[in-house]
Amino acid sequence: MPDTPAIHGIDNSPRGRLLSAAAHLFRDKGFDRTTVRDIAAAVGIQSGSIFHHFKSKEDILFAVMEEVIRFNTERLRQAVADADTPLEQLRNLVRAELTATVGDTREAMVVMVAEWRCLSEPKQKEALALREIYEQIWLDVLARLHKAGAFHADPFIMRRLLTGMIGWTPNWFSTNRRLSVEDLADLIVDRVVGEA
Amino acid sequence: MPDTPAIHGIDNSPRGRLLSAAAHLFRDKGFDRTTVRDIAAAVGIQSGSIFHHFKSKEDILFAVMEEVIRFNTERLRQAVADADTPLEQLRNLVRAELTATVGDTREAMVVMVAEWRCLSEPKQKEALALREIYEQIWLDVLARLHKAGAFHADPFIMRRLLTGMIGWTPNWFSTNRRLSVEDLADLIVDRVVGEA
DNA sequence: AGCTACCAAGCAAGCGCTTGGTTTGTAAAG
DNA sequence: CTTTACAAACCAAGCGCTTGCTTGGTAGCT
Repeated sequence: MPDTPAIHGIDNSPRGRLLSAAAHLFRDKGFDRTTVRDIAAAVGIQSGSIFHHFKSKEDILFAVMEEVIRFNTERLRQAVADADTPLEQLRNLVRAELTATVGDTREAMVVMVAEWRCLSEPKQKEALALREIYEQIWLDVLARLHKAGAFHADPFIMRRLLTGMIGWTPNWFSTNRRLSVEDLADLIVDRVVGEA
Repeated sequence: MPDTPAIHGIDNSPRGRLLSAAAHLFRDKGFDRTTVRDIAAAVGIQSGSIFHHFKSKEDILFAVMEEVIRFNTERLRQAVADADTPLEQLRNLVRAELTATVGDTREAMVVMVAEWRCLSEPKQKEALALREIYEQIWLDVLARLHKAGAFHADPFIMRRLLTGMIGWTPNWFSTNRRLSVEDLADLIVDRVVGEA
């Protein structure tokens, strides 16, 4: 019964422990290369017992995504609420998404972008609806900045570039190094509002 | 015998046609969800016949990656050679990688980043050696720009941010739209050297 | 009594890959 | 111009294994 570190926003009920373990494995080996036997072993039960908590392997993946997106949407909301100016709101958003991506929900965030196509189409649509709420928070802040003249480019495209920059960080950024999340956030904000 | 559009840099020998079809399928469904029977059907042969050309399914994936990285490394070399100033070299690099990523080698490029972990560790190391040559071209140009004072941030980190921005484009950029590859390249270059 | 959480066993389907043999294209030998 | 030789390209069949998931039953808590 080896246990995996929990993911922020997921409780430690039997179901929650399964989700954390699954997120960890999905991130390490990918959804397809992770067997239900792997997940079961990670929490110390038999493989068949998993289907008492989830009706399919795909449902586990979906649950991981749903939990992480709900949790981080709330985090974005707080980030915006905690700032006064649009520029500070952007800085807080970048920090929040960075924290989600390389910090406390790292595994689940990576899984969400990497294993998206492993969901059936109906589930993809469900997840997409949640993502759109998340994205709208970004777009609102960027539109406000754009209107204020902080940058010239299309806010939609700017968000795409930001998604790319932040989404790639798990592949290179390391906590316990000289570059902090805050410094990196400032660096990324500068890519949006000028100052090379 | 449905045939898939060829990928730039891959000939149309039996082996080459197999590679193009595989890249297409890997990109659509992922490596694990693509069966050798799928690949065989795409070029109109029996599944067992594949192993006359490749000794394993993994070898097909590796061959796709090797071909695309070799082809695009040469493209980067040309991009640098075709420009006079470091700034124009950077612009050409961004254009080249964008063309590779959303243009003529799109499928194979997406596969390379998405299915990396499907390679065994020895094959990963082999591929990594090729990638490092590719990356060095970028780092040289960025270091030159940095020395010239075109931007303040660490060139290594700047490359990571660029990798993210460009690597994410397949998820949203569409040819035959108002935004051209050249315009997007300029926009990305501005993220490096200032001018918001 | 009834619920949640689990086990032990195994089934049907799909997978990568092997095997032994047949076709097809090419080119030197008669 | 035909014959022989040979390799590359492919087929038909199927083996052995792993996979997601099912089934029927049990333990323990309330």
